[in-house]
Amino acid sequence: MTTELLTPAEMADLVGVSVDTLRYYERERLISGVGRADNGHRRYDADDVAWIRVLRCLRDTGMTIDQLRHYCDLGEQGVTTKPERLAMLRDHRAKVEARRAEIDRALELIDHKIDIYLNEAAGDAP
Amino acid sequence: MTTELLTPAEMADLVGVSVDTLRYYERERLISGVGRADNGHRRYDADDVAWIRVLRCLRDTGMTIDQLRHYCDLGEQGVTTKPERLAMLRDHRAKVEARRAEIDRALELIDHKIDIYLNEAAGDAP
DNA sequence: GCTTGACCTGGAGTGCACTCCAGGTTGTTG
DNA sequence: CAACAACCTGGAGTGCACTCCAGGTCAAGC
Repeated sequence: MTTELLTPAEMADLVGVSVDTLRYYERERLISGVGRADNGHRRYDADDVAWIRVLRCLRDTGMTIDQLRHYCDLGEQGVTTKPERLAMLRDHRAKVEARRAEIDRALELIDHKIDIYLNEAAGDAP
Repeated sequence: MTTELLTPAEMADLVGVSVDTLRYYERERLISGVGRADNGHRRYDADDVAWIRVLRCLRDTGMTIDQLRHYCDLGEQGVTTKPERLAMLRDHRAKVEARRAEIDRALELIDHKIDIYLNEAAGDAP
């Protein structure tokens, strides 16, 4: 079976980025080995979808293009780089968790600020 | 009492931004009414510290400079704009919470990816 | 009295991650 | 067969939030 190859537009739609961004990622070597139809147009397979989803997840949580490129380069270099890739993921995970803690603190401050507005409305001080 | 006025460098240090950023915020009207020493140098008071902390909290959680300026403009316009300011905070709060949810989902995916690395190491499939 | 460092102003420059454009090919549709 | 949409490439442009710079003032220390 031909397992559902996607056009650029379909992929863009599916993962929530623009077609331009998809091409940009490829230029930056964050995506490689994308297949082509007879007419030279890109065709993405299930593996591409899975990887681009991970890629977006990492990008969305602040991993830079440079870091992602490094991660990809390691992947290309084969199995011996697994420990380093794992380390990158763990390192990033720690950053994301720190970020979440920051967000939790921010939410508290925002709630506090909202409370002040509500209390002012009740007492109506100058 | 003179209640501890801070120099730009001290303020920058305290809230974790650069002196340049502090001036940039002032140019963008995100900070106003900053006092001056006799020599024309800025002197920040406790209110400034409190506001800049809130400002940083909002910026750190993705509120744009434009939005912050609007929020400040509303503040300058007086008490009648309180409902709108409150609405802005609530709106932002919702976005931050959505962001946290996104981060939680990302953490799950990253953990899943890490698990795959660990399991591959155990079984060592091609 | 001269250097040093923190500050001042207005304006220019930077880095990142896209995003858009020109100029061209292909393939379907009325 | 004309027009339209979706794709291709290489390269230029954009927006945001800073960040840096030139040229100058002022106070304290050596």
